[in-house]
Amino acid sequence: MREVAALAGVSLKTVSRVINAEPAVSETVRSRVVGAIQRLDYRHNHAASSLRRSDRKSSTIGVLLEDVANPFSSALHREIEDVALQRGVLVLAGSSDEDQAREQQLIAAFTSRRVDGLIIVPASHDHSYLLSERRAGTSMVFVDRPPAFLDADSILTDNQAGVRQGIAHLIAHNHRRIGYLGDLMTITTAAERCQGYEQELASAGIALDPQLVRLNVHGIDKADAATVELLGLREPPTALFTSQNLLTIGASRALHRLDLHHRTALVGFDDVLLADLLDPGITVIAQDPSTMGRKAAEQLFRRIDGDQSPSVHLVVPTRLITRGSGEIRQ
Amino acid sequence: MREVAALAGVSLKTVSRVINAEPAVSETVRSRVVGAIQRLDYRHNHAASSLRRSDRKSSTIGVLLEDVANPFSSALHREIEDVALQRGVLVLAGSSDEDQAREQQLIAAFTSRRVDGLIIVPASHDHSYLLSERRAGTSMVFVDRPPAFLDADSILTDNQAGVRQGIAHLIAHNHRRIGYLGDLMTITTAAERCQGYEQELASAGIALDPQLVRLNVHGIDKADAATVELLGLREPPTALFTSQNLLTIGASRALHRLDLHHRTALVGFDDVLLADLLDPGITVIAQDPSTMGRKAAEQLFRRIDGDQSPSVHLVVPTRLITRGSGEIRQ
DNA sequence: TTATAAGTTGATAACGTTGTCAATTTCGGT
DNA sequence: ACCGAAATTGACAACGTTATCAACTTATAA
Repeated sequence: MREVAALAGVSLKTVSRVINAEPAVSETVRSRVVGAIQRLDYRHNHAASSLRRSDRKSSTIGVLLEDVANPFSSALHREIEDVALQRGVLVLAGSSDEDQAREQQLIAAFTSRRVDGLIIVPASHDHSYLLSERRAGTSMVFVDRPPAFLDADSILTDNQAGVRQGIAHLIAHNHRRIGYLGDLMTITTAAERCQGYEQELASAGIALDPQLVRLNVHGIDKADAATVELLGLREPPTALFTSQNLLTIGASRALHRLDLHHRTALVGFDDVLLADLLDPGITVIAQDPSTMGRKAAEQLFRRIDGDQSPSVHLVVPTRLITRGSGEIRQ
Repeated sequence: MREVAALAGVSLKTVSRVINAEPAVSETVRSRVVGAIQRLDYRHNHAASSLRRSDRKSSTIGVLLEDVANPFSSALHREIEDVALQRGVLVLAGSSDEDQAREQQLIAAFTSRRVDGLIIVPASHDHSYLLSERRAGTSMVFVDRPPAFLDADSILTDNQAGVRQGIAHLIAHNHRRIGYLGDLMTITTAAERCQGYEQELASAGIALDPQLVRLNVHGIDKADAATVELLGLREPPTALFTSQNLLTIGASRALHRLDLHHRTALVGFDDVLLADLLDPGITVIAQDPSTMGRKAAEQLFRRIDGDQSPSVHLVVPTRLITRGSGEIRQ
């Protein structure tokens, strides 16, 4: 910048003014500075700038996801990116892999880079480590899972209601032995979904058979194996509810291999690409990650812009999409 | 940091030394400083630090993808993140949406934040705008598509060979009328794949019927519509080759709806989740985005660490995965 | 005991930028 | 030609940190 100023024959401050498009600069000088910038191909240092500026904004936000490669996470991510880019804000993304240590490591890395805000799909269950960060003025919005020991905005899915709708759907098709595949119980949503399962069975007056419930099943392969186990029981379930997208895929894979996909009903939580083309198509309780991402980003920027109102807790509804697998009658 | 120094009764520099784990600091003082840091919950300012440090590293890289929500892109992204995080490097991710302007906007935003390096899946065809950035010392690696008017490392898929293998596979199953769905011809890989199609037909002595070739088909819905058109021809194709993952999904959707999925052969480029469970399973030419991402990130960090050797151009092979749809005989 | 080396610590400047405020130039009205 | 106001420009300090180098303390050897 010093060189640009010298070449244009002006002061540092004037170059700064041109770069920041401040009004008080004559057209003559402006074009001279612009020329110098191009000749020297000067590159503005955003970090130095935000260090000195009074707003102290980095125009960067941090997004902590479960796994950037998971379809649900990446749909969230994309929507957040679009809202952010409209404001010239960049997105630092990271995957927690449901690991609390990795979550904290990533968040610490985000905050030491002075992100203006955080969008968090938390893996941990105590976010008091973020209190000082909040006090320091970093805005944050939780998505998919609520904050614990911390008051912050959240955008959640109505997990219990969603699962109950799915289970009710199976019950309406005469199923009484409904197997359940649950993700790691450390994941808040997994616990909530499991409760939904129990509640809906209870309200239908169906006794819960613990044999039919497999919890802490994580990832496609584990789901595949658990499904094989369930269907190998002396009294196997006539229907399955899989409570996460990868579990749905794993269960579906097992059902197909066992050639039971036309006999065992299946409803999954969270939609999956291509689910409509399978035979039968997979009936799902669809979440709406795009809406969640957009709402989360919009709320975050409202906070960044200074909104101090009490925490907002938004619940995004789910939607039952019937495609065949959930309509197999007992 | 000033406050920490005051509370611990030491100088700024000593606090800095503790934070950077420099050896020359006594255990007494160190623990006093650590205590002060915790009491004041001091947060290190990475931006200010890298501004002053001699290595001038931001420990951040920029990754430009086609769309963070596309499975191929997000698999790349995830692998890059893992390599980066091992080194304490964070990833700024962005989606170009095949839009040159958006690509340049994002890259400019990355570089003004002084990323240490860039991993680029380019949408544009002239990367000379990056020359000055290179000169300024930013490392860069191109993935999936080569740089143009710029000498830089690249990690590519052998598109032509992959497509030729797929087309040869269809020809081996007696197909002569093979429809082709190509993505936007502005995308380098789309053009290469199309050439592979033409070459393999030529080398098998099959005349190319322009009616069977639909180019510039982008996204699931367009692919669906194009497939319907192709199969509505007076002499429809007996097999289809779809040259991108979303196109494969769109075509598959159309085939199922038309109930032609057991009669019309289909081979797709790039693998798709659940493709194994369809009936028939979708035969694909699989790329290996994880390997590409890992190699790209490793090469980038080699450059960041000072490797000045001539540009490396790595080609990652494809793999034919037969699942049924490509083995339908004519 | 002293000289010397090794280990600690701190004062100051600097990184690239912008906020503050004062200085200078330009312009409209007399 | 001159005044005052408005527009333009610049000098300097500061943002939070680390590099440099000098000063101090302690340990070691003669």
